[in-house]
Amino acid sequence: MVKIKFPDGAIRSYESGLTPYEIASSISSGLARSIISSDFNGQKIETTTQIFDDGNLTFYTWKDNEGKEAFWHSTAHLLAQVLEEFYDGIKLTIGPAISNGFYYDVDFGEHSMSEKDFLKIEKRMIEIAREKHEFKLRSISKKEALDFYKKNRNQYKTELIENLKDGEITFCDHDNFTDLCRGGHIPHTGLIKAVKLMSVAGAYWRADQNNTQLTRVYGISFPKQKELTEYLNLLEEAKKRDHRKLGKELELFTFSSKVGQGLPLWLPKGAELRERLESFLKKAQKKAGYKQVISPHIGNKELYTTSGHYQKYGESSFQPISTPADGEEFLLKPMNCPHHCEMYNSKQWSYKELPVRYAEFGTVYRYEQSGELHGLTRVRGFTQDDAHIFCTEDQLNEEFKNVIDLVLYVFGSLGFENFTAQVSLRDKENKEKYIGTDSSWIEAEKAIINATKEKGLNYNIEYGEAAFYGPKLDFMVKDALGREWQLGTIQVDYNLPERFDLNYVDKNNELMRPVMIHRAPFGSLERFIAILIEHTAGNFPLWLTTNQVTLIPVGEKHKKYSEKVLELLENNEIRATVDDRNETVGKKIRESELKKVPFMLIIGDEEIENEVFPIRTHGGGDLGKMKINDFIKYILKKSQETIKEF
RNA sequence: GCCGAUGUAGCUCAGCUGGCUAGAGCAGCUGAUUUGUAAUCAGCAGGUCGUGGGUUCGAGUCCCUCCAUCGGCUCCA
Repeated sequence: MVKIKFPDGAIRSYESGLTPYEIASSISSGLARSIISSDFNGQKIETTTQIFDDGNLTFYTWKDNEGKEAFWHSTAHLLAQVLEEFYDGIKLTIGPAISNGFYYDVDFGEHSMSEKDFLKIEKRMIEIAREKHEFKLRSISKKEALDFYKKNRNQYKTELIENLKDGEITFCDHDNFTDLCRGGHIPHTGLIKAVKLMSVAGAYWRADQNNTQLTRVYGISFPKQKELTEYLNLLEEAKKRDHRKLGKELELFTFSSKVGQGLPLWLPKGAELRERLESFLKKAQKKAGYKQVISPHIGNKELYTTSGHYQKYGESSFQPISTPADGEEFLLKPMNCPHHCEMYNSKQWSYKELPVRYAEFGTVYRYEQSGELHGLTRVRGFTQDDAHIFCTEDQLNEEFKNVIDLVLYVFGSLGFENFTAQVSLRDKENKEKYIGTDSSWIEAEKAIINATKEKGLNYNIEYGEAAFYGPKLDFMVKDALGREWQLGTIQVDYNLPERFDLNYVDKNNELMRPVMIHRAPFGSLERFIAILIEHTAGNFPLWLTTNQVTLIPVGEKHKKYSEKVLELLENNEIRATVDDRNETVGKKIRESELKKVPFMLIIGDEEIENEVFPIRTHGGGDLGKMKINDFIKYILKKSQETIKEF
């Protein structure tokens, strides 16, 4: 007999050698039907794995992420089976579940694969799924495993097996298909009722650009057809919030291939929105003791060789601009830090003056690879809400925490609640990618982690995500399609102060090295606004939106009065327009709705006579009738609700 | 940069297997209409079918090049 403990704390005894499925059956037939994966003592096991020891057992169903993972990973096996069936001699590599489905990386060799082939593959997958083949995991010796893949000269699987320990290698069989696999499958293929292949993409073996490029086939599957339909609808809805689409519709920004890829052109409405964000942050920064500075858009190459940026990024960057003078070269500014270092260096500092906080909305230019450009989220010219804090070692913790507060204030004011704090550290394996001494890195990483902990932020640690000069605390936010983007960032840097020979005089009249904090709460205005558009679907917070109120005179004779109302609103700093075009009221309302204006006032005989206005809100809501002064108060109050003082 | 897809009017799209002067709706312009909570009516104008080349009697349609965009990969100071 074995003792099994369940998540609810209950402990029951079972015959040794039962499977999770059998145990679930003994509890209820409903449970048995819905379990698709399980976990024993913290390890994923199949629902058909026999249990011989005491331990903790958890059942997973489709509702659990672990259940979905098993479901999607199992579907990847099914996909691989069909691909092998259709394309002779291909080499399978890996096929994991991801947050939205699964993929399989395949070396197609002679064959080529395109989205046109999806339908027949999907059909065949469902056909096989219906045959209800069991997924059976079995142990295999390293030698046998290697022999199996030597047959079809699969160097990828061979490489994977080489890195595994003999005795810990398992294969998974279903139908006539076998794959190297550590486990985590659903009981049988019959549970897979709906499959959709999403896209095909190139992906490098082991994520290394120097390796062969494999073909990655993405897909998703569901236990019900209806759920697939719902998922596809969800994707359609998400596309409506795409900032590229809304940016065009709301006339915020545009691109022109004549100007150049990745170089956004801010149209009046977008520029106005952006300026409003800038002044919002400037105001908060002023309170937090920052001083605005301004630096030029180009800098001598020497500036960037001093910082080390040129050595790191020079070749893959916009190339230096030559001048008529011999040997003189300038670079388009790819970052603001070196400029701010030189500003700091323009005088001698006392410890009494520190921290020094230089802030600048600095436009920078980076030659991103063409395939990486993406709307406003990845561009070649963008403006960072950059600042550099020069402080003493003792001030570092406090300063860092203050910056966290500022970032949280910015996010809070714009309704970004679902962000992830990511501590981005060095890649421990490849330390040569970074400048500076080990000890300075250890100090900097400690400083970030401590400050983040003290602020009570939940955070993930990601190795290899640090900047080459220092570790970072990054604030990650998802776009409409669930892709994660780095917005705010705070970085601790011991290296640039060294390279620029920055110093201050301390109490004992000794020259000391300041520590530098790089930080940008928005990250870049471009990316921040892009994500903001996707989160709000273009319905910006009232304090930020370009046009808060549309006044719609019913007829010619109401125009004059509407102008008077407009003046009243404008005198109270409310942004309003009169739509006095010769169009029907219905049409003006429609257009105002499409432009996502928060409030509409229709002004006709009745309103003029009674001096009260029925207020229509965006989306067709009705606030009831208000006197104009009450409406003004209402808007001002609403604006302030979303934007508190820092 | 790499893999796959897409590119027809300002926008959204039609144009079947290559065959008359490339169509529609919205937007624009002109005129009429002066309008009561999501599109008033009529007329007009607008496209070298992303670019360059090729195949063909004939190319928006087939092939190649380049450009741009989209989904990924790699990269992201």
